[in-house]
Amino acid sequence: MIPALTDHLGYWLRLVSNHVSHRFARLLDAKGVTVAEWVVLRELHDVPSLAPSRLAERMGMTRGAISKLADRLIAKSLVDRQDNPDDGRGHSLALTPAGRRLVPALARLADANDAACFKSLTPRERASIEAAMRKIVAARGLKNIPTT
Amino acid sequence: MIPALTDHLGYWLRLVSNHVSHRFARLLDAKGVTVAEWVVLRELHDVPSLAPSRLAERMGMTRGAISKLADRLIAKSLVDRQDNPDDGRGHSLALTPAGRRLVPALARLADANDAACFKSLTPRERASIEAAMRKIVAARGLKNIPTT
DNA sequence: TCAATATAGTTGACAAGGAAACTATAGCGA
DNA sequence: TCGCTATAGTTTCCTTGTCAACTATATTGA
Repeated sequence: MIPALTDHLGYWLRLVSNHVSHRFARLLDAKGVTVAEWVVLRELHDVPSLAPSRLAERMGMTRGAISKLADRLIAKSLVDRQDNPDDGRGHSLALTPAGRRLVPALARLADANDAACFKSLTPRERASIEAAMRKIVAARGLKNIPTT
Repeated sequence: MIPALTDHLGYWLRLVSNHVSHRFARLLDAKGVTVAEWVVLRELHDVPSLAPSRLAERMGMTRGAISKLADRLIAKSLVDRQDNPDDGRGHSLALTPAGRRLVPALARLADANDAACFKSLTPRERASIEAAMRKIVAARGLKNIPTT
């Protein structure tokens, strides 16, 4: 007997995770930003600047993808790219003032999306799911995984 | 204060879900099949045939995507497309014998992937996560959600 | 009956990421 | 010191999805 798609926990995780991400993408769209762009803005918010390679590691994306993502954010004047004076190869990425100003509103959307998507779960359930996910992340040695 | 990315349950779900899907994709790659193609094969396995539109609904993809996905599966001789004799607009998709023969091996990969990814959880934990995901699916009226 | 509309499927333009090749610079070691 | 190798970033090509326009066929109702 062939197992059903729904027999796999991965199926349910993917179903819900994709829903949450798509819903968030629609919210962000009103601000003219994608999910990947939000993640970059959030990562850059707490640091003075970050090298594209470091960002790629943190986000689990290739350097090529980060290069293009940075291009798009620069085109939107949300991020600034500078040469690294200490290393002729390196760049550094940082928020522009406009990028920084945008972050709080995006964070509110992230909060709202999470709350709406998981409101049918009790706080206990939410906590135990987070704990389980963290356990998997630890057990499988995940750092960060591609968005796609 | 701006919430961290990790403050959202959606973040953890996405991290784990993407890892599980990517790992599965790598396993399937050895059989020359993508995750989306596996889903089509599995959907077609239990029915005599299915219209592309119905498949699009079940998989949460657009008709355009299904059209191209079917093209690829037909090129691999895993799926067959026929005109619907009752409706000049409609087609029907069905597994070829080769497609049907491939399914059990792919199903074993799906089982193995799920087992490996979630082995750090107890059966109780796995069951409660599935229940929580089903609750969200019900509460939010999800049918099926885009893969991407 | 037949025009208006709805549905099935395909196609083309575009988006966004991965892989690998490529350029430039750093840094190590004989 | 100089050549080898490693690292930083960019770019090109490929994949796979969406969206919207398009063709063809069905269906509906005045």
